[in-house]
Amino acid sequence: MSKNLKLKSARAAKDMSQKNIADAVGVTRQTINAIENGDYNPTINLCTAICRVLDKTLNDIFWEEE
Amino acid sequence: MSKNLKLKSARAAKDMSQKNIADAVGVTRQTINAIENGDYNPTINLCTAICRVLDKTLNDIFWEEE
DNA sequence: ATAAAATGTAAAATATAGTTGACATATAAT
DNA sequence: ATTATATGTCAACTATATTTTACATTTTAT
Repeated sequence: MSKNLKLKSARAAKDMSQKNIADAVGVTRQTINAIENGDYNPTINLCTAICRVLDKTLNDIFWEEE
Repeated sequence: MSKNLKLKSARAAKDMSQKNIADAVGVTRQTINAIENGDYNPTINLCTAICRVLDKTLNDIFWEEE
């Protein structure tokens, strides 16, 4: 998997740290870090929670065209 | 979790059975059935694969407004 | 220059996504 | 009526998402 820069930049736009997001959605900082670095494959519920915190949709953060 | 009727209807629109989708994305029929019935929380990679088979996006099938 | 906060990463443990096999019911076709 | 296909569900298993603890490096603030 490749890095999720959309997540990283949406997070920056809200001026939140990985830990801020992690706390807001109820996972650990390492989980957010791993998602940003493309180290794994989160569940849809977690993706949705992250999107809600960032005022984004699934397509905004987790969809790649084609 | 609640039923995923968007998935069910997108599948119907393509005239595919649960098993057809399962084979196309490389999981078992039970997994697709469980997702449609809201029995669990699939990974984003699986959701993405399902969307591609159905010519839909994540927002179409897995996003609920607000 | 130093301290504090943020990030990258790793190993061992736990929770849960996804498999396998099986059976039962419902529809659709012959 | 009977056969075949599609769906719902369950229990036991395996694979992997996520946690916990820990340490190292980078970035930001003082």
